[in-house]
Amino acid sequence: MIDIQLLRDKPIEIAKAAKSKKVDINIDHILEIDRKKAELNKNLQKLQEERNTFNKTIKGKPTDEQRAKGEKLREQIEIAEHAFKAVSEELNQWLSKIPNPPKSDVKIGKDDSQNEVLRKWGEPTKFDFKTKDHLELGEELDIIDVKRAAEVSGTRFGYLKNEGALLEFALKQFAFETLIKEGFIPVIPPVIIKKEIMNSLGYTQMGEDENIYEIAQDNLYLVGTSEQSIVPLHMNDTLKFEDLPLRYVGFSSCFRREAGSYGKDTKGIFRVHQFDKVEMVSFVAEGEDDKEHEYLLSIEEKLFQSLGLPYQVVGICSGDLGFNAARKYDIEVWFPSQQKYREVTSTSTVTDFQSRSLNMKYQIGNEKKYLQVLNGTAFSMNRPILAILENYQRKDGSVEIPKVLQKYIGKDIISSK
RNA sequence: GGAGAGGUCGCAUAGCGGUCUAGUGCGGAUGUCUUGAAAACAUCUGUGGGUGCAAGCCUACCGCGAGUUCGAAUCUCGCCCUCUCCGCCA
Repeated sequence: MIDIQLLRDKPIEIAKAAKSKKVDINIDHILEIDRKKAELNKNLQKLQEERNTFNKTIKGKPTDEQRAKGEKLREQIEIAEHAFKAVSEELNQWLSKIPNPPKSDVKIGKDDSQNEVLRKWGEPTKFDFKTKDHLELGEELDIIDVKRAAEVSGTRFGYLKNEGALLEFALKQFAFETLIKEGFIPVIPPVIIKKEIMNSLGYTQMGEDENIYEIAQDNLYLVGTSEQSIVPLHMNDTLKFEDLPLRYVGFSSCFRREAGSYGKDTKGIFRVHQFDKVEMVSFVAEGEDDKEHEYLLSIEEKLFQSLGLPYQVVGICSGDLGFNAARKYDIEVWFPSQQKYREVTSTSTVTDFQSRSLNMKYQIGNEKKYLQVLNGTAFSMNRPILAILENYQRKDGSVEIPKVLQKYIGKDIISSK
């Protein structure tokens, strides 16, 4: 949720920021509603004061006259209350449609074609033989099965088997060990959350709710990404300034309907409805989130460097930013079969946008302020596994396991059974 | 799934239609006393909104939302959550 005070102070800037995210808002209309709300509030309070004062004059049984006056006051208050509530609700509806403004260093752009490559690491892997894509490799090595998954669950599902399953656990373990050393608190969060929480997080605006699986019977949602249940771990909390930054590393399954992505990445298990994720979430003090954002990005880079996978870092432009993000960096890893860099991680600062609706604060001295919240992917499964298969494949169809993962799997080569 | 109990100002508790402007204890802050500390004593100690230069004043909030009433923490209904017992189950 946007800060209403910010909207009052800098209406033009906020409108411009929203526009850069392709959201049109009628600021004048919203400010008008805001003024109306204040007015109705004053009126309501005056009536309430009158009632309170009047009620104090009654001792014991009221006379008919007093009863009549009280009743009249009640009716007036009821009317004033309804008017006030209606306007408040209207205001909230408008406010909930205003996206988090991009940070000033975010490039203005209309869509992902205007994202910016900030740097590259490594060189695209070269082969002196005809390479295979992740699905061919996966099927030949008996570590990926999409055919049976399609029969059991439908399209965009997959089985990871044998070393495929072990690779996931290896990546998870490697990420956890790395991040725990950095002071992150390990956590396994719920994957089902209440609708109201999802709304507060700002994931249901801008049509993003099409991608959410709903459990209608119980009014619940399946999480689309791990931070959706990690961030609310501190809802309604006031943390101590001394305890910041507070960092978590979580592991959970994520679920996405992938509506609107028909025909995109249909081969194999690059884009699936269900996947596991190791995710980082940071809570930091005001003014610290820029530094923290770079820190999370540096960890992501370190992880992919350890795997020896060539990648590029991409700065996401305003038009491609999500509703709640103020800045976002992606890491894209080289996929030889596609001759392209493809997204494997994403880190965002959502500033205080979620803290306001989830009431997450920290206390410094006597002052309470909203927490700045950031998230970043460590490993979002399947994709790093697929990148390893493709980049580490050998002429005979076997796949070398990256050095840092070998100890978790107990071998250095995946070969056909 | 069935039966029951309960959610009160950081924590613990009182309150069961007007005296609640929510009491008390603990914790916390400040001050007095003291060389310093402890103890004792005194004062203060929730959140949002409005108004004011400020002290303050007003208003809402007793899990959330509706309702009854001149008047609701207190009564009624719905929802959420916690606990106990039974059943089922990893």
